[in-house]
Amino acid sequence: MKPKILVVDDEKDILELVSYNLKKEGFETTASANGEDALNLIRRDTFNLIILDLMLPGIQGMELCKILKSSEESSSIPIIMLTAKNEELDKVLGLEIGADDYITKPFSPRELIARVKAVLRRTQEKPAKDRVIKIADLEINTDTYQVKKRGRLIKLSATEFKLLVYLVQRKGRVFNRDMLLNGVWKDESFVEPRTVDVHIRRLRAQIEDDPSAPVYIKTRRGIGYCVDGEL
Amino acid sequence: MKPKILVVDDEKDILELVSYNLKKEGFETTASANGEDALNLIRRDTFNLIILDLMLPGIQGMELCKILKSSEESSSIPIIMLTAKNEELDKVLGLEIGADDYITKPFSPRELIARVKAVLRRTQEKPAKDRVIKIADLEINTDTYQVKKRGRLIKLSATEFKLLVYLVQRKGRVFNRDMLLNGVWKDESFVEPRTVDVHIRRLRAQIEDDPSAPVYIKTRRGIGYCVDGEL
DNA sequence: CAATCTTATGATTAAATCATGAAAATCAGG
DNA sequence: CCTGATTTTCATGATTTAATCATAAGATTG
Repeated sequence: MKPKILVVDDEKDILELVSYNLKKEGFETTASANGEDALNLIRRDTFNLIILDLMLPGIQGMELCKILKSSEESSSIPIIMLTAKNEELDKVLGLEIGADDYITKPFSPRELIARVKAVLRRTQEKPAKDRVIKIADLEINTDTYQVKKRGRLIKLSATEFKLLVYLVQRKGRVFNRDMLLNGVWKDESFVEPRTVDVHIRRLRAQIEDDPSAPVYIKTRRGIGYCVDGEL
Repeated sequence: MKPKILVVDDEKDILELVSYNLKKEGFETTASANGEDALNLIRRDTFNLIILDLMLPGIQGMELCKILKSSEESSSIPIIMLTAKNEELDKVLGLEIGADDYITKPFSPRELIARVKAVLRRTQEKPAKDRVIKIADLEINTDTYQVKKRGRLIKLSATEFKLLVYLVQRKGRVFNRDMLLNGVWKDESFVEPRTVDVHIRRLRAQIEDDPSAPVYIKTRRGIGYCVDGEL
């Protein structure tokens, strides 16, 4: 019962690199160099996961992702986007259009495998990933990037939003600053761990009734931050 | 407990720069100026990570990487490649031959540290089952940093928690104070061995029913402390 | 059953960590 | 290329936690 993974990329090197590493890990892979072929393959076969380059000729990766996510039969197939490092905006977009995760090029095989496994684990455990997360008085919409508190809209910056979603989706677990930088900031930047404090503060200032007695984001002194698992 | 890192580079400056920064972050480093020495060191000692210059005289870095990755006993050691900026193609190659990440020269110390930590975190991530440790009436969750005793939550400080986890994960073994300082306090902190007593006491006060007749953490007079192997 | 260890305890001091305000750097859109 | 917004860094003060020390209590040994 090897999971079947479709890899879509126009660069032959990347295609091979990805396929090689996935096979080595025991996955079954199919390769496609463009979006049209990919669509046909998906119609004919069922895949457990699709790894998709954002920048494809013809049907753009983004377009393909949208098509797949909007169609009933394919919307449940998880998608990992591959993006070039400086397509910064696309990162957000990649998730907005429904991708389940993304990896920035160049990437290490280990990161690739780790993310593939993580996504497969997530999607196999929970049938559908919630687009709207509700926690206490908060309502977080990962489609529209909006956060509402008791119905009132809260405006968060991109980083604040990602940080909040990251913590909420993993509520209960405590993360130290390095872990958060790794998870939320990814490998794009090398930021001082202390910077996390500032974002936590800004987040609290906006979502907490009383930032000095936070309900959502707790400080675990000497360890890091977490969203209470009880919420 | 300190991760051991082998740094291989023929440029003395780089070697020192890297070693210095790693040590400052609490890593233990060994330096090697060429591939042959590196191989010998790896055979004799076990490293948690290898930082490898792509361009080495003698055994090329790439070659060394391939050798290490193809051998059973060394293939699990993660490798970070150092590459000159314009060896663009080699980046991909570096990963193809099994490296786990790479850093382009010149690099900032911060980037170095961030990548080293990221790779170590990825490779040392414990499987999910080990994240909750159960011992007698205690339930220790290393994700949430929570300890429960017969279902009731116990609030431990960061040091207390680490000390408990350290002992429990090695139950049966007796540690003297210096060993505990080394293992739990990690970085080269200059702490009085007697300080351990105080932490043991505080830990007992919270997890033992009767701290004067401890069940979990036993005192081995003249030797040190241990968690009973029978639990 | 002292004498002499070693460990436990309580109180005090020291240190590490976090929150905060503000400035500098960076980014995105016009 | 400018402008406002966001992000990052830095410095400082508050707070919690940790480290130390003095002393009490408890073992061990001859």
